[in-house]
Parts: sequence; C-alpha cells; structure tokens
Amino acid sequence: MTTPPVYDPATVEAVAQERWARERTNEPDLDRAARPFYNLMMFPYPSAEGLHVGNMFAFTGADIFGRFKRLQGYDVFEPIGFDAFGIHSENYALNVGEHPARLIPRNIATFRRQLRRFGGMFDWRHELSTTDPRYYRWTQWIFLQLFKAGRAVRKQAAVNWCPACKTVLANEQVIDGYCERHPDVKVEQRFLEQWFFSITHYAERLLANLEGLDWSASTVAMQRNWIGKSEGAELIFETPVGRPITVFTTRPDTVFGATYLVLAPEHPLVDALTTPDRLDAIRAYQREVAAKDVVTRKVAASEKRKSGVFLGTYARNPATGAAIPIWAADYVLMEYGTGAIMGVPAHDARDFDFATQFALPIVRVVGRAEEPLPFEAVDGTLVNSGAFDGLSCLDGGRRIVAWLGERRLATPRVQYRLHDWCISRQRYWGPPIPIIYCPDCGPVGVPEQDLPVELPLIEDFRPDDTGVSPLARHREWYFVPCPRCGAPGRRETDVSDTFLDSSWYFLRYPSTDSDDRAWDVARTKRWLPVTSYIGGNEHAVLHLLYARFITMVLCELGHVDFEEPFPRLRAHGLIVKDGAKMSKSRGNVVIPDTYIQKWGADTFRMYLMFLGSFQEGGDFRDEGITGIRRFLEKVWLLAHEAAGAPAQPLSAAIERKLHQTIRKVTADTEQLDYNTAIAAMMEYVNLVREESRGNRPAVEPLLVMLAPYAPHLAEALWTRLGHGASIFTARWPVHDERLAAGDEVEIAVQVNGRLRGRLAIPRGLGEAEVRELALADPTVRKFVDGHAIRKTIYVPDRVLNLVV
RNA sequence: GCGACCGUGGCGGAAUUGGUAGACGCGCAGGACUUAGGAUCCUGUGGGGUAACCCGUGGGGGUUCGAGUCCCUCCGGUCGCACCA
Repeated sequence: MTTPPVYDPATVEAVAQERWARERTNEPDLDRAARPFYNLMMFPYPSAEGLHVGNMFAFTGADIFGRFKRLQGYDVFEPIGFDAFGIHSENYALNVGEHPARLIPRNIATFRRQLRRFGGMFDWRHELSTTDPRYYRWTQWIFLQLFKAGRAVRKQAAVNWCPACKTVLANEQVIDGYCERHPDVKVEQRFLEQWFFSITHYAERLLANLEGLDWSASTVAMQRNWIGKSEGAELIFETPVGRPITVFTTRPDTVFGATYLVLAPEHPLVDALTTPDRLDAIRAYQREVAAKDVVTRKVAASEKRKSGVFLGTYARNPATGAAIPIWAADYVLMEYGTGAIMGVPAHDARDFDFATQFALPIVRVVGRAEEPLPFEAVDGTLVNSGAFDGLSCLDGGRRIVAWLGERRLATPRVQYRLHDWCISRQRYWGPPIPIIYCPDCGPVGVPEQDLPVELPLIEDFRPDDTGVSPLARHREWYFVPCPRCGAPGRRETDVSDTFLDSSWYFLRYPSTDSDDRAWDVARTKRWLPVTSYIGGNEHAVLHLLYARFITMVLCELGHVDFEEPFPRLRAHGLIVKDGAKMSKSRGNVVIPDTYIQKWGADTFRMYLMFLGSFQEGGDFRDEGITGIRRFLEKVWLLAHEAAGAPAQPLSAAIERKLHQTIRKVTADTEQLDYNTAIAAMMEYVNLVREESRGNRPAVEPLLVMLAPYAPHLAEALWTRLGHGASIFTARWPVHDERLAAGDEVEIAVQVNGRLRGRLAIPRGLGEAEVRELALADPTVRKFVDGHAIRKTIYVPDRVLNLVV
C-alpha cells in the first residue's frame, strides 16, 4: 500500500469550496423544490473587527443542521446577509472619522470572505444587506402598511439626550446614567414626538401563541417575562377636585388596607390636587426627579429608600370611605398602569418602606396577627375587610371588585409590562421613515411608487444640538411638496430602528431577486414559515418579539398567510474563554481567522462543536483542538486505506457498532447535541482502526455522518473513494435497530443496590436464568450467602438487584 | 427581590431521563519506534488501600430495592428582568 498524502486542510478546503461554487451545490431551486427546508440563522452585524468566535459558533451549529437535513433529502435553503444599519456602525464611523457608507461595504467584504472560508452552506445568490436601497425600500413599505392600518402612531416620549454629543442616545449607550462616549457627562431627559408601533395591541396574542411554538424553554420564559401580563383591577378613588384618581392593582383584595395614594410625579392630576402651600415643594420635587439619573434611582430602589411629597389633599377609599392622603413619589412610574397606586403598606414591601419612612398608618387586612409585616402572600384570609372577612384573597378580591363595580368604582383589568415600540431614531445611519409633513394634511405617507426614500449621502452626518436628525440640513432632500395636496412640505428626518430592518429579513431572503414586491407570493408559500431558526438568547426578547409582531400584523393585513414566522427555534449557548465572557476590555477575544489558518475550517468547526453543549455554550481552550485534528487525521488515513483495498464484509462487532453509531449520531444531530455526536463518531473510528482497517463499507457511512461537521474533508475523501458526485448528493445512513441492539448484553448484578458483578448474557433472557447465573458468581455469592433473598428486582437487559 | 439555568476527575465535558458514574477529548505517567520528539503507536489514569474492599457527582437531610438524576434545606455560580403596583 502506498503512503497516503499528508492531510493539508488549506488545499482540501479550497478544492471543495471551488467545487461547490462551480456545481452550484448550495443553490436549491426556490421555485420547484419538492421538500423545502428553510434553515435560518441570525444574520450578523458586520462590525469592523470582523466575524468573532461567537458568530462562528452559532453559524457552525446552524450550518451542521442544514447540511444534515440536506443529506436526509431536504432541499435546504440556507441564506445569509448583513444587518448593517444602526447605531453601532454609526458610532464606530464617528469614532474613526469615516463615513459609514464607505466603512460598511468594507466590513461586509471581510465578513463575506470569513463566511466563505469557514464553509457555510450559504446560497450566496440571496445575500442581502439591510442598507441596500433594494432592501430598505421594503422596510419603508412595511412602515407604510402599519401607518395605513393605524398601527404606526406619533406620541411624545422621553429620550436620552447627551449634552456633549448633542444627540439622542439609545438606552444601551447610557452607562449608569452617563454617556458612553463622555463618561463624565450626565444624560438628560428630553421629550420629543416619536413614531410608535402599537405592539401592545397584540400583547395577548403574542403571549398566547407562545404555547404553540417549538422553542427553547429559556427563550419562551424570557418573552413571557417581557410581555409581563398582570391581571387585576382598576379602582377609583374620589377626590375633592371632582376628577377621581384611577389606580391599577393586582391585589384588589387588599383595598381595605389602602391607607394612602401615590401618584407618579409627572401624573397629570398632581397640579390640581396640590394645595397652594405645598406647590413649591412639589415643583422642587418634580425637578429633582426629572434630573435624577438612572443610577441614583436604582440605588434608591435597592436600598429601599423612598422619596415623596404629600400633596395636601385626601381621597376617599372606595371600600372603607376613609379619607386617605395623596402623595407624589418616584417609586411610582408614569409608564406603567395608570401612573397611580393605592398604598397598602401591610401587604407590599415597597409601600411598607414608604409608610414606615413617612409615618403613614399600616393596616393589616390579610393573615393572622402573628405573621410579620409586610405580608405579601396571596394564600391568606381577609381580615379587617368588613363583609369580606374570612374569605380567601382570590375569592375576596373577585367579590370586592364586583361589589365596588356596582357603584362603578372598580373594573377588572389586564395590564402588560410591554410598551409600544418606539421606532424613531434621531440619527443618520438608517432607513428614512417615509413620511412627509404637510401644513394642511399633517403626516402623509410617501406614495409606494416613490419608494425607496433613499438615505442621501451627506458627508457631515454628525448630529448637532438642534435635536433633529442631520438629514434636516440636506435642504433639497428635506423640502418636498405634499404628495396629497402639493403644498410645500418637509420630510420626516428620523430614521427607523435597526430592529425594524431585522424584523422581516427572513421574508426577503427567498425573494431578493425581485424588485417589484417585498416578497414573491409563491416562493413565500413554499418556503415560509422558517423551518428552523437558530440564534442566541441575546435576541430572545427584542428581535424575536418584533419579528413575531411584524409578521402578525402582516398576516392580519393579508400580506402573509401565517402569524408566527419561527415555529421551531433553538437558542445556542454563550461561548466563554477561561470562564469569562469574551470582551475587548478583558483581552480574551478569540479571533477565528488565526485558528482557521492554523488548523483548517473543518477542525475549527468541529472543535467549536466539541467543546461543550451547543445549546448551553462552553469554554474555549485551545489545548483541546489537537484532539479534533488527530481525529480527522485518523479518518483521513482510514479512508485512504479503504480506497486502495477491496471491500470486505463487516465483522459482527463493527456492524453492530456502526448501527449504534448511526442511531446515536442521527438522534444527537437532530437534537443539536453535536458534542456527543462527535464523541460517538470518535468511538466508532477507534474501533474501526482496531478491527477493520482498509474496509470501505466501514468508512463510507462514517464519511456521510461526518459531512455536516467537516464538510470539506468528507467531500475530499468521498472523491478519493471514487464517487463522482458530491457527498452532499449522498443519503444519510439509516440504522437497523436489530443490528444495533445485537444479541448479547452486559447487565449489572447488585446486592442491596450495590454493584457486585457484571454478566454477559443473551438479550432478553428471563429473570430466573439471570438469577441463576448471578448466583454462580463468587463475588455475588459472598454477599448473598448466609442471608435469605427477600426480594429480586429485574430490569431486563440492564440490572438485577438481589435484596437480602 | 422575581424568573430561568447550573454545580460531576488535574481540565473541557458524558450518563439511554430513577438502573453498571466519569463516555469522548485534553493533560499527565510509563513504554515502543527514533539522531531527536512538542510526530506516531501501545498501556495506564476519580480518591484511598498490598489486597478483600471502602469512599466518591457543592454541604446536610429525605423518598426508593436502587439517586448525579426526584423532594426539602443550605452554600456557591451564570444569565435575564427589576421600585411593573
């Protein structure tokens, strides 16, 4: 036998990739595919640093799944694109003093090179970038559909304003109340008119639909949490000024214990309810709260320190009729509920702190006197609650709401934590919101045939202190006639949130080749909803919720015929280095390029999948990578040996192990348990090397199983074994359960639950025979002799336990 | 504070979901081949013990013939949300 050539990954991988490109291996027929499988991964933001290991880890895991499905006979569509608009790119551009329109294409080129190099099964015909006018034309179109349907509305909202940057900041740019780029400049609040999408209108359906989704449990939990449904009631407290205060509470059962009311400092009734002598104090408090940054507010919350001011007036407790004082305090938030609460210090820790601090009365209405306050449990019994004494909290609450409801003082109410989605960004690097303001008609949508509203290429894209986007300075762009009446109008200068770009990209992929509509109807029907979506839990809430919402609205408006875009979603874990999250500041960032250069893409892909569980993440340590390389070298050798030798029948041992391996690798790959699938292939290779070298039937199925993991190597060895067609036209092997099971098993023999021996027996042997064999074992005898066997537990083919 | 997850050899991690703990890999030790080995190939590798055996999955308790797995409790860690009424 001749010595096999040295395994040189660089060559092997270049040859395979060139072949796939030439033969269009990764380009399914989108119009005729019989078994469409849409394999989606979360598209990257093309940062200047290039693709990092986290991306590589995620994409490899998703790519393995796609290739696996391909080998199982599906027509797999695996697209990729770039989420290239947004604040990250813009800030980076500002920092390095270069225009994002020049920077981004360079970054994308780098990403494209890296993505090709690692061997993703991408259909490059359908690459997209959110910054491409051919794409964001349709992002704007989607905005218009929501606008027409009344789901995009303008409201006043607070924004983070950095006096040094002279611009609005995203929440993630505010670090503990200070500007990310100016660590000693405090961020201020300003109020601006903004565009909102009415996502809260869909809160209930977004929550209810979670039930029917095949998603990672952790992701579902985070979405549920974020939507934050609370059931309770609105209660009405009469005031001396005629206008009542409405509060939201989840505990209407405790209304007899409400000894005061608190309004958020910005509550519209504060002025009317403040007595003249307290007006100055209130004004000062409101100013103080407005100036308070996030950090001191958080500290106050964690230290249970409360602040507040008495307004000087009293409201009537609807249950007791008592006059109770009205306060303003910043522990009540205007954005949630009605911006007003009833204070029940005996049964709410925050109210308890407040009442203690300001010496307000505390009245117990739930539970027994010996239980310490505050007593927050709902499984108690009402006391001090008039006719409702003795009822359970739940029942009592319902009855109290009904009783107050007769006087129109209470209504059941469901409240969500979810807020409407503010999509306005007073920024440059995004798709302009397609609205024209007309002095007569108000905000008018740009006619669809005029889309896209192109983002003008202006050199000075820096924000200034006017509070409006830099686009307003581009006068020939800014001033346009009203599309409806022709009066002189001006364009909306805000751009939309990047999350809008990414909320529909999966709808665009199959149709990137059509410019006359956002997506082709027939292709969408064939390929969507997405068959498998894999991505990180950092997008568990915002991206996934927004994408679900947009799809839901589009479905309602008849543009798609499904409500949920991602019926199956798997979250992958985080990859850490030396037990810590990778970050530039820690200096522990792993650059994939150097590893791929040194070890090859196949080794690197497999190492990433082997270092831990894909769905839980793992620790990146370079030492382990040699193990994978050795494994691939062994496969390389086995295949070359087999290529030069005549095929022989499989030995019984190899055959059984082969079928066990097929069973395990198939099941594990399906479950994304890639680390154990790889371990199973290693075991198999170890056995073949010992017992069956140079045998093609032992090697060929292995290569197919390996192909999703190490596609280039598998392709090269498949060719070496004489196959003309790509290994990705081969079929995934199917195991024979009978062969995998074999006819001999080893069982454990226990005495009193402790292992005392092992027996190799024929599969399916009866209890009596096994017991007899076990009692022939001297070690077992030693522990049994002299005792009566009181009980025997026999689990066929697994364990025999003798209890003495 | 609330929610979710986790704790297994020197290290990364397995364990058919209540049935032989430590698969697979790294590392380490001994040996072979070598001018050499950081290449490759054998052998060994949870701890203790000459051995029979004993101990062992963060600590303690429980259920069970049998617990890494289930229950209670405590300790430690990671992530998400957080003055959400």
